[in-house]
Amino acid sequence: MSIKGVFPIDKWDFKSESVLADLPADDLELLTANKSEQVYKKGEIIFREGAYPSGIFYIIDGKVKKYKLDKDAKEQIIYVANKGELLGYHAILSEDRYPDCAAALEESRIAFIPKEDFLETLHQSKVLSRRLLKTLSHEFAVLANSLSMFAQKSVRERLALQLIVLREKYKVNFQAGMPVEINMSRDDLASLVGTARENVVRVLSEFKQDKILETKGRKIIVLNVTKLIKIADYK
Amino acid sequence: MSIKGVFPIDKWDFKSESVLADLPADDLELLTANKSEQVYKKGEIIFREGAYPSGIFYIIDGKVKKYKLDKDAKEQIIYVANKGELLGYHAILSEDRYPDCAAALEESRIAFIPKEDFLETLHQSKVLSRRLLKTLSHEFAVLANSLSMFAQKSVRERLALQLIVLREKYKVNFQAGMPVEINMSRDDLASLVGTARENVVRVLSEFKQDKILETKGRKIIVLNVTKLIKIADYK
DNA sequence: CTTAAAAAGTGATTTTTATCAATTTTTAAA
DNA sequence: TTTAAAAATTGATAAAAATCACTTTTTAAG
Repeated sequence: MSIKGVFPIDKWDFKSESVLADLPADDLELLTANKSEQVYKKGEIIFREGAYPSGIFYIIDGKVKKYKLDKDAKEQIIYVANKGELLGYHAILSEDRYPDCAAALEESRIAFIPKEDFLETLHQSKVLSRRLLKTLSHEFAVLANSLSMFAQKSVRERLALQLIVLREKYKVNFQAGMPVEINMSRDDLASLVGTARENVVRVLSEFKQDKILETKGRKIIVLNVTKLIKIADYK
Repeated sequence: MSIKGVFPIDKWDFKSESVLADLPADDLELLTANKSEQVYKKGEIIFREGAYPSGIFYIIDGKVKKYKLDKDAKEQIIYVANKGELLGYHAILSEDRYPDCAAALEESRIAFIPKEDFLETLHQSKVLSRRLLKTLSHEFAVLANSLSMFAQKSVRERLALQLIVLREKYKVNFQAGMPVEINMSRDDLASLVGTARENVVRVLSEFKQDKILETKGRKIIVLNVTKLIKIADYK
């Protein structure tokens, strides 16, 4: 079941198109001249809030959570970034420190591009700067949506919404009708939804009762997206 | 009492510096060639979510709330924009519709710049595109902060925080020790804090009891920012 | 100044969410 | 496999916030 046409996934996902996709060859070469690749293990931290940025990161493969820590070191996940997304450029562009932390949600292959190369390419390439302006503006809209979701929706509604979004992100070689396994700890899910783990568990088991989803161990398989859309959208 | 050094106002305010301040004369001229000015009355709508943008707006004087409406037409204020800030450029840069609504919080003088002039100037001016990249990245950090505030802080803490931020925004010709009047309806305050009006009123009267603030009619005068900072930051 | 409408404020109650204290299941290392 | 640790789940309870019904105050029009 595709959700195009019944759910505005763009409002909740940064990646309308990859920033680097079909960048002119020259620009891409300049940008990646000194890139290095690294594999991050599940849970491994890529950068920390407050640190000074030394470059940007490109997710070749894997998933990354962007999050903040509160006074009690509790995580609040701002966004789940997927394959093809760029990380850590906000700090460089705003000439400030990282506004959030980033850590691998699963084993991830990530390229590092030094700050100098990024800024140099940005200087040269109208396409890149145009692309970044577009991406950042879109990200603004996504965060504004998330913000009003937090302010106005219940835990049940927020969880339904995040499950719809996560299902899209966890699709691999997806074909219509194929099941999608969302493989995320209850703690991360709770931190994404903005509630306690226990509440996530309780709502999940309600959803299970209603045949909206099933679980295999920690994995969540959404059986009825349409119902989730109804729960997320309506009062 | 200044809060520089004791409170990171930048984390909550878009306006680190005005986007248009000391733009090269040529660029500014090109940008403002066809600008028109208009005075918006208190409450008047500047643009609506979902509409196609025809240009950008510059707040010459006054204050504007950016907000979203939920299913029941309840407002959720995302941000309060002040004199010197630019509005409505996200939609043009993301080649999409307005992600939120904007309305005057008080009588405001606002300049309109047609889309074509904005894009033309952006094409010409490295300074403007650099400036916008910086602004947008900073806005990302601000929204990320707001997001985690909503997810992690209580109504009391959020109200304290917003009062600190609003006090900065409502300063006019401020000098040390001078009182600042925050002139905002309880409904707008509630929508900014993300709660019901009654809760705002209750917490405000607690704060009044604790001599943290006083009220003159609907106006709020903060007497002790330090206490607000403590309430906002700590558990 | 008077007065009706709008906004602000109060108290009681319900609903939602958080927290605490367990038990059960899953995961991954030996 | 076995098994200890981590993660998930459940139930009971406390705390926070939302809602409802109403009164008082403020605002602004005439």
